[in-house]
Amino acid sequence: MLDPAQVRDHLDEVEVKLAERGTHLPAELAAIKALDAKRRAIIPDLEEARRARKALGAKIAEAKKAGESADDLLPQGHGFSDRIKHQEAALDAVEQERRRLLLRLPNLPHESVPRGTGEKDNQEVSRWGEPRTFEFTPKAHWDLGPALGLLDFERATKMSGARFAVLLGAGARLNRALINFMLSLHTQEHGYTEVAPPFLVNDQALIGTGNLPKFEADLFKVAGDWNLYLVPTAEVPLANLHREEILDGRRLPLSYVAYTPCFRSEAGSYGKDVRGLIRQHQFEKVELFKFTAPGQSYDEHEQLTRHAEIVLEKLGLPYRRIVLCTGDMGFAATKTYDLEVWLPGQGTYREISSCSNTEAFQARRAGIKFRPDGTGKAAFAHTLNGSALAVGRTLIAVLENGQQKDGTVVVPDALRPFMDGQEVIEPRRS
RNA sequence: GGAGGGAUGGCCGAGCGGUCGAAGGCGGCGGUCUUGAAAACCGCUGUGGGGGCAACUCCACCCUGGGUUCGAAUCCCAGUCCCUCCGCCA
Repeated sequence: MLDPAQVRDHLDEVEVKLAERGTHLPAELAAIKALDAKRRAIIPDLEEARRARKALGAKIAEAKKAGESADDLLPQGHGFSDRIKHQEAALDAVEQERRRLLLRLPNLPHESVPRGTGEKDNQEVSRWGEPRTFEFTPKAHWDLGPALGLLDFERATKMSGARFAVLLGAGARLNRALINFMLSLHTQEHGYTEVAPPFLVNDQALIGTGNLPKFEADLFKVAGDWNLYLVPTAEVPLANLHREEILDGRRLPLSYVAYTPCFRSEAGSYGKDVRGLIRQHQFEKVELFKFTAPGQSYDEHEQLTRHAEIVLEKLGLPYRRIVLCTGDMGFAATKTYDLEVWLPGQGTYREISSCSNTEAFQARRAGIKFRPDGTGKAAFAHTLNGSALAVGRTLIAVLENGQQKDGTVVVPDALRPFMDGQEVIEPRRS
């Protein structure tokens, strides 16, 4: 959520920044400002009424204490409480509407973010690794995987439908190895605390991260009378780990890593990436998440992105880092780096990680504060998230980059301890 | 699924209609004492919002939401969560 005071006091600036990311809501912004003014007008009246009520109560109590009758002190009718109830209801309505509008406004881009209207305006920041030259035509994973018996799309369709896949044999093992490799790396070498969170979360958690109320169509909701959704990313449970808490500033940043499956409806992506494992309703991801003080969040964002890059480097997968332009960023982000891995079978770089700073956007929605020195006034923390990495996409990158002329796949060195020492993936026999 | 019990400040725990934002203890902070520390003693010590340069002041908050009342932490209703017992179950 945007800072309400910012909307009130710097409306023009907010409008410009929202426009930069393609959001034009002048009416909503004006409405928020008007509601804020209304709220500030109601409060003094309400407080005065409550003060008067309190004073009367004290008088009656005193009279009773003195053994006198308080009958003549009692107010006529209910005018008193009715007035307060009226004002309370009015205030409540104003605050609710104000919050409802605020929850639908995206975050504002950071000044270091390039302006632009879409993907074409994203900027490459850096590149690592040299795409391998093949002495044969490399296959895409949707051919390679099924040929090796690792990946089965047809059978997944029978039990679940389109955009699902089954991993088999060394494919399933590779998947598991990647998860363990990533978790071990981040916990042992990058200082993250491992978390195994719930895979179902309630609506409040999703409001906290910015997935609700605006993007309900992207989510899978649990059937029946449950206020629960399948997690679209581990970012949701991780961000809510410290919901409604005041953290000790001396212990910041807090760094967490979690593996979870992720579930997305992919509404609005019909016809896009229909082949292979790129865009599935269910995928797996190892997610990094940090709670930081405001002054440190951009440094930490760079570091967190580095931690994701190191996964690719250890696996020997060429990639590039992109900074998303204002028009291509997600709802909650002020700045986002995407990492794109080289996929030789498709001759292109594809997104494999997205690392964002949301500043206080999620913290404000989820009530996550901190005290700088452990004492004093609490302020909203900043939160960062990043995939490190998307497991399915890493799996296909390993397959496509490691494939050999005879159809087998070389397992990257770093992964072998997690693959029970297996060095080469050969066609599955059983 | 059935039957009970509970939710109060950082923690423990009293309060069960009238200045209660809330006793007491622990913890934390400051002081006295001490060469230093401990112990002992004294004082301070919740959060959010509004107003004032400030000393300060006002309002709200005792799980959440309704209700009763001049007045609710205390009474009533609904919900959430936790605990115990029985049943079922990976």
